[in-house]
Amino acid sequence: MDDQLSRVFAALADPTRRDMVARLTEGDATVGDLAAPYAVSIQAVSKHLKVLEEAGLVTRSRDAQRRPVHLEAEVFDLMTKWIERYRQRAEERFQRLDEVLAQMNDAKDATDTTPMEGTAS
Amino acid sequence: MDDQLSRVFAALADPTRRDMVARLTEGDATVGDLAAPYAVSIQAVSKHLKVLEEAGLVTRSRDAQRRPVHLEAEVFDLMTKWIERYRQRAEERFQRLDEVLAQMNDAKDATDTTPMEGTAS
DNA sequence: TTTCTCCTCAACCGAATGGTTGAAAAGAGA
DNA sequence: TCTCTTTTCAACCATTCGGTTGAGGAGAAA
Repeated sequence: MDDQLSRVFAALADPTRRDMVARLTEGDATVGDLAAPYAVSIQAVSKHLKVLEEAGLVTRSRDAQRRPVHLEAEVFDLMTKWIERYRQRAEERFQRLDEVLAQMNDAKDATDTTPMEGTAS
Repeated sequence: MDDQLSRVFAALADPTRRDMVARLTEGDATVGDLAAPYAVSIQAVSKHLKVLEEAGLVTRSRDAQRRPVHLEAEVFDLMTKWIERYRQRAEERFQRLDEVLAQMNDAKDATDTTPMEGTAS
């Protein structure tokens, strides 16, 4: 796992980390704040934050001993771009498939009016 | 990792699997077809496909010994929904922050015309 | 039936992941 | 200074992950 897109997807594959991101949309928070709702040690939360930081999803500043965590929403665009690109491609293909099926139906309708006896499957 | 959203993110965290998904937008393919471009064993590719299947990203049918793989693009919506929900929230917050900053600026501009001496921070 | 092709299952391996506990760095405050 | 709070670092552990090789199942084809 070397590229950023992989790191972002991997970071969000964990429910705890997704919840942290969700909560950070409401505003910056300290490690302690973020850790409070979870039944894990603060060290574990610190590790999760490191993963989010390495993915570029959050940044941390400094306030005395505290390390406020800030969400970097721009990284979401990376994912959205990837997803939309291929979703679009897939949908275009379905579109073409629909057209082919429609054409096949038209052709069938046309022959239905002048059925070729003895050649039906 | 139990919920589908986690499985989808985890599945796409691997570059090889993302590439497979990308190629499947061009049309269904067999395991052998999919494996061809990669420098790994076919068994490894088979494992990747299992991960994609368990995430609901692909389905497999049957054609003699072959197992054609088909992309299920609807699952993309799961991710897009999650991402857009929180991106929107984050953007709304930035919006509010911008407004607050603008207001502060307005207030500052107003007081600048009638400066309050001795009370400046 | 025997053989060949396509694919999966099973067992194994090294590296990474998500958790723990204990120690310590960095500051604020007594 | 000593203490308290916040956070990270280090070492460890169990589990998962991505890969391997070897065996075998399911069909087509000889």
